[in-house]
Amino acid sequence: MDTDIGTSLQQPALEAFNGLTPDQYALVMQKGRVKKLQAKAYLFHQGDPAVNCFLVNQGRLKLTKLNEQGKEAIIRYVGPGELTAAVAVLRNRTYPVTAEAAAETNLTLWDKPAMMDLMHQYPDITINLLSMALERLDELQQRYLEICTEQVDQRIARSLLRFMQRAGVKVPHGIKIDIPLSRQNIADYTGTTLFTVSRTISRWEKRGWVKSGRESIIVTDPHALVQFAETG
Amino acid sequence: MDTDIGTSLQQPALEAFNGLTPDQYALVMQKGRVKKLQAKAYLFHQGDPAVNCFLVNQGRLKLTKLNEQGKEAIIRYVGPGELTAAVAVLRNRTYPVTAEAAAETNLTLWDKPAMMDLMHQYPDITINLLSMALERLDELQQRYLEICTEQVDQRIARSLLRFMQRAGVKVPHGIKIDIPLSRQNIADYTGTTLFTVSRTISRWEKRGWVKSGRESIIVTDPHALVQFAETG
DNA sequence: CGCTCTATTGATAAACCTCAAATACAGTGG
DNA sequence: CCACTGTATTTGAGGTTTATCAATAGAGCG
Repeated sequence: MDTDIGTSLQQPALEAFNGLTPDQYALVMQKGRVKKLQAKAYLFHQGDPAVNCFLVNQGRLKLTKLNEQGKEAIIRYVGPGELTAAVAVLRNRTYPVTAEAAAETNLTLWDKPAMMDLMHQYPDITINLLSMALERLDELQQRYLEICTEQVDQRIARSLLRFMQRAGVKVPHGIKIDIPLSRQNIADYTGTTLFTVSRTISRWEKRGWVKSGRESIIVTDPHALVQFAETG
Repeated sequence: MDTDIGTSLQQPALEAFNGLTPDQYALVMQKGRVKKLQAKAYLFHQGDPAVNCFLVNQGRLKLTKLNEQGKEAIIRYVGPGELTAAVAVLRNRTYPVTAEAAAETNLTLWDKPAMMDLMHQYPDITINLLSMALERLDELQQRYLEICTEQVDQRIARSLLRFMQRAGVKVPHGIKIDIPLSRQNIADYTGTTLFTVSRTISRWEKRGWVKSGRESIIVTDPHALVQFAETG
């Protein structure tokens, strides 16, 4: 685990188009269409026929999955520079998740044929996509390990740290997570209930590890959280 | 979920090399080296520098991940025709998981440079790898949803069904899972303890849904299991 | 100010884990 | 073939974690 937290925040990697010249990049972006989403608007639903691939320019998407009984798990948040729904487009499937704007969001999208063209024209894109998919696989495996082996409060600690690294901004007395996160969201992300999350975060607030408000969390003592995440 | 279980078992997909002519395929295989593993032998450990990419010809690999406290989660079993460790080779990382032979296993391996050459020479391979990575991501997302939202016995049911579909062979009164699976293995796969697994399977055995022995499970009533997995 | 949505907190119950002990099983060597 | 050994499995008792439910408080918005 990274012990030097808070120094290397937010590195919006436009990894999918790495290796392209600026001209090529401009061309690729021209081929896409732009779209805006209000907060809480849905982009697509799990089970919809997959038609587009999306790049987040600004804002953030929340990807969730529902089971038969209607219970929900948050798979991940997609931030600026990140791509989503390549899965479905490539394997000719319906979308395996639901995408909702967590805040006002700004996208570029390509339809299936366009995406296929790009991949054939610029093989680097395919390699980048593969690399990104493997990266996500790795992250999800890590989270799977955590949820299998650790108890709730440890998992919550890890989640906050993860959010902090991916969406942290410096504020006077700590690092603020720049995603509107309700207790329910954190619960859906860690596989617990909003009650347990609330109790846990209250406890940490009393210890001075975090400061929290309505749908907002500031981590004030990252090292304490890291320590707790690793040793319980 | 697939309701017509037991008819479409075991389809060893050599997906990585789809689209190659037989000649090309032969060439690719020639460039790899062959290796044999006894049951329980380790192929590589989490954290080892990644040097090779592996294709399982016969047998099965068990991929696991350990946390800081030494607790283990089984990420997946890799069967004939499936590839593993492409992650690490591509992203220039150490192996993110540990690979152990679950039974006597027979592999073909390529080192990093060879793998890179292949990907450049046959772009189809890159696309296939991407497709496979996305497929696994999808599967893991599904399992993540399950572990987040369902309780232990439901998850055990789903796991048995998953194993059955991937490694099931027909026997007189049901479908046998052709992997040596201890209670502990099932527990590590579903995120519970061997005791809970044991109790659960005993219950199902009394109901006639499964028949089990030492490290062996035969599913005798798949539909009952499916029903249970979906409704609890 | 009233309405709605989010968060807190407590009491209670359920699910599940931990630990201990007994039993079953497979393989080995006599 | 049998006894022996090491592992896997079963089962029970008891405790912990966490979910569930209910009631209350706070925040934001028109």
